[in-house]
Amino acid sequence: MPDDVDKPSEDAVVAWARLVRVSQDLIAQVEGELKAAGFPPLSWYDALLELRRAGAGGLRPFQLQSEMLLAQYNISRLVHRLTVAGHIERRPSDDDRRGQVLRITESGRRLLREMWPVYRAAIAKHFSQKLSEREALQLARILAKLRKD
Amino acid sequence: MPDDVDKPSEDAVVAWARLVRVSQDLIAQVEGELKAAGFPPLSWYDALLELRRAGAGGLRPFQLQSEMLLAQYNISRLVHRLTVAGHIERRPSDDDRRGQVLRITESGRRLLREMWPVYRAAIAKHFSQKLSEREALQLARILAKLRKD
DNA sequence: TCAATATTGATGCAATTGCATTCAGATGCT
DNA sequence: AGCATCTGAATGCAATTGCATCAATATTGA
Repeated sequence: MPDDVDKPSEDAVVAWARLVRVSQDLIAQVEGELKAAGFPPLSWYDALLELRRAGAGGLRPFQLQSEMLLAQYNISRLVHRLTVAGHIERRPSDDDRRGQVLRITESGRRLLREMWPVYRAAIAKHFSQKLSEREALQLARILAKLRKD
Repeated sequence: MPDDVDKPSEDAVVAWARLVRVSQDLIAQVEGELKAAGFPPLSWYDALLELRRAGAGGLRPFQLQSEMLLAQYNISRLVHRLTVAGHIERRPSDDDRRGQVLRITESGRRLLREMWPVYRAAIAKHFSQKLSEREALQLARILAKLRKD
């Protein structure tokens, strides 16, 4: 092992700095468009999307956590808010009495449908219109390599 | 103009979703390493770095804001914390009596020096070691295209 | 078996952030 | 000059997040 494994190249540091700045700014801009349209935060959309994907079986909170890569307490609170808002329902889990099973409600599905056109337009405006198709694919490929193992 | 300018391609949506998840997770991991080493958040590092770059002239808060792409009130509070911690000093601006000029102190410079080895190692571990040099360059180039105009 | 350990999920409290507003001073317009 | 408007910065209050911890159940292993 080389003795400078912990020293990223100059170029890598530039890429890192840019990733931090640009990604945070883009996310803030897209979130801003959703908020301006009267919608809840992206995290609500993400969670509901995962639950819609999960289908009838629903998801346990800890599964949602590993999908969304949020801290446990943030999932706990997000789930609480979504439940209060009526977008998901929680039932006790059959096979683990500590746990619950979360399922999206019709209200949650409706929210996804309503948010999507606004979200999609925001992604286009702030993200995809600035890239070629080829660049989008390159970016996706590189980000996949960066994903937590 | 095509009538679907607001509809990103499938691939673009995948790239977007990955950008949101991966960048937020990476940043959290790197921040976590800094915190674990007893250091303040990345925003402190970023601000101090900008101020060190700015040199003897210092920066006005609104300049720092446009560099860091943070909300005005967040800059105001970050500046306050950095001042209390002794890492920067604020002087009234000569040419605009509403404003201040911020300059990094020796304590701030020391913090940058101390944080860098830890920060650098975290960037290596979570970011640059997962990419080739070529990929880091590609990423930097693509992110530059996404930057706010 | 049953004690030690690990996992699931919630929560009190402190710190941070978002939002709206405020204040002071600069700038523009007539 | 005088008034309207804009810009730079701070802040009260509410919402969110982070941290530490807790309670309940599951799992492991001697």
